[in-house]
Amino acid sequence: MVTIRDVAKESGFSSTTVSIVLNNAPLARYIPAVTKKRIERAAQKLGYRPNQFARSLRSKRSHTVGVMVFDMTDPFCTLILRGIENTLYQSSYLPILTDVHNERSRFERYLEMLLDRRIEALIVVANWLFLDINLLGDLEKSSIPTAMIGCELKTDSISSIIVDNEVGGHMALEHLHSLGHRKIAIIRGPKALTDSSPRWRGIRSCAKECGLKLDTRLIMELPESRDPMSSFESGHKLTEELIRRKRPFTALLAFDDMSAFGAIRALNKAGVRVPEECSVIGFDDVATSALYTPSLTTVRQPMEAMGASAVAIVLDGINGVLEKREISATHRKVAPELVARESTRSLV
Amino acid sequence: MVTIRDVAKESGFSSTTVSIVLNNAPLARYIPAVTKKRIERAAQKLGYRPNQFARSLRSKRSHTVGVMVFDMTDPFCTLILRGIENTLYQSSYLPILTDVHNERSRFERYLEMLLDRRIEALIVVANWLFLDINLLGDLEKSSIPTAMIGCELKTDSISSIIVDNEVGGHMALEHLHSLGHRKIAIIRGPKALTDSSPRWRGIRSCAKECGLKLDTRLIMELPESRDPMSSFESGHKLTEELIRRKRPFTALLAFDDMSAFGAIRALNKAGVRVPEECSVIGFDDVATSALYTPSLTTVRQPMEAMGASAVAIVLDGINGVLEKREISATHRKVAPELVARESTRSLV
DNA sequence: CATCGTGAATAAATCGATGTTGTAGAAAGG
DNA sequence: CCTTTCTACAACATCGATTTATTCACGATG
Repeated sequence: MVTIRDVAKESGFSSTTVSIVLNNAPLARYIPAVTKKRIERAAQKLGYRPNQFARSLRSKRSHTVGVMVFDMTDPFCTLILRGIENTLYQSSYLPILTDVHNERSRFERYLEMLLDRRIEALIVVANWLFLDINLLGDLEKSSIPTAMIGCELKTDSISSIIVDNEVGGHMALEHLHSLGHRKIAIIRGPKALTDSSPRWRGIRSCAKECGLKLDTRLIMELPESRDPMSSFESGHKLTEELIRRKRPFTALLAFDDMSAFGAIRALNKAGVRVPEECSVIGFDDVATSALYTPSLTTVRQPMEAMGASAVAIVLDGINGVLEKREISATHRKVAPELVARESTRSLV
Repeated sequence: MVTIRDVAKESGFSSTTVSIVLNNAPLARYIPAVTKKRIERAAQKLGYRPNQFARSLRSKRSHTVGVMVFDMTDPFCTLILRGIENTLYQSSYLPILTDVHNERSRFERYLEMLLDRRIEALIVVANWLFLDINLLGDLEKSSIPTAMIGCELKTDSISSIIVDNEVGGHMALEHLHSLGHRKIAIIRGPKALTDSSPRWRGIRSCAKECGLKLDTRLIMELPESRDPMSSFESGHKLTEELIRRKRPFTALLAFDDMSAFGAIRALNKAGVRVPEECSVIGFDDVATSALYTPSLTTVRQPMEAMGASAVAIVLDGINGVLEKREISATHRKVAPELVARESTRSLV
């Protein structure tokens, strides 16, 4: 391993000067170009790579951010991670990825491990989260810039990025309504999920505006579950139940894409063709939605942008800490976007 | 920040002793229990957490492994990552995740960054890889335990874990054949992908065993592309082309699940019902396959296990290096598994 | 002529933990 | 009684980089 002293020896200057030159520190301004050249060439020649441990030890910076996902297998995560990774890459930060598996003990252990590594910021992807929210306490005392994606917060110590669920819910129903649907089945989200109630609020506000009466016998609710895949199964079961009730509906508004897939499966099994006999709309726009047969109309969350946005916020936080600026949490609510595909169709 | 010296002061012993006790170093055997108690209590009281930078600087160990994915958005990755994460967690290692986006420049930059961080091992998820394989050169000179998932290697400096593609290809065709299908369309993988040819070999060997003649007019080949999603589109297009040829077939064997989804979409559009009029089989068993309508029969790669296996191999490599044992690369070929679902059905 | 400023470079302290070496005293052995 | 061995602890060097304080020379200033 070649150290800074090797470069010093090779170039004929002291390690101090080498450090100053290679880091282009303030003092480098006094150092003549010839000296710089010689040092740089020596470093080049020896293939010098500064030891990050030593550097971090002194500077107290790790150039690392922690990323904590609550369930990696949730397809909702993938694009968010891509957005995070890509934005970090631009700033030469590296992410340490941890997957909490929706378990409190893992959350705690990972949080400790990350703090031990002196991560400079933390991004939490709180999709499908059923933990007691007092984990906020744990996070707050960490005192490093933290952003949470997918979970609404009111704290001013932790930033948050969420989609505007109310607007999204509104959009979804409006889309179905504009296609002429009036008898609309709805699968609501589990109460424990923070997304559920604003999305439902949006649906109701749209209904009110359109003068649409929501039939309570066509409204179901997903049960709580740790496993995001359960959303699919529950969507399936609840739709079967809807069909069994024999209360006619021409469209179904699902809580998310997973439950929409479950619904389509159930409709298909019952011989109801989608979208000819029943339109289905989801929420999220996971990767599968575009591939599905029929491709799924859905309300998209701009996941990659949300990931990028979280990084931007925490990087700004890092700079804020460095400059001893007073930093305050940012709460961003991004606009969803309707993606009309094949699973919805206007009522004939 | 509380340092080891603070603990020393608090407990009344020297920092040396504190270090020895807290690390349970060899010398700790001479230290009486009372002393240990006192030191531990002091550490506890002050909430002492050793500085990992200092520790790493001395010990030259980072307790970190690099994970390099060639394309995160490929659904094939998710479960592999889960397997990697979960196994690392058990050994208290943390993963640094990098996504190469199938670009050589990113590969090189990330590799340098990871080596700068002194990762103790590297795991490469080489799904959907079209880079010149001379990146092996770059990897080999890194001289840390490295495992590659999803790409066959003959080197003895880098381990590899792949599914047995030949067996898998055989399985797929055999399944269709056993259901009575004889006119079988096949979508082969792109030549540049290392998986393609063994899979094709398996198909042909099965055909020979069954006395099945493969109709070249029913055989298509996916084009090269950097984007894993293109597999879907190409599957779609090639199937349309197959249909246009009007050469009848009762089953379709796709290179992977993505192209199978594309095929199903095309068949559906053409009014061919799956599986009633045409069976479709995929390869991989990505998460979507179970959710699809119809759910997809496929040859599963045990992805989570493959991730776990890669970790086991490199951790063993790390220990090997520590003990100055001579380490040699392991090449593991895991068995695929047929998952029969709804998209295939016996010919009536 | 003393002082000051500044360009050019460096010695030495520092970051926090680890491990080697050293130094006692006590017990054991010859 | 002296030597050896063992117990119990600490001083100090080390890991590799950064940074503060300092030196030194030289021209300018008052």
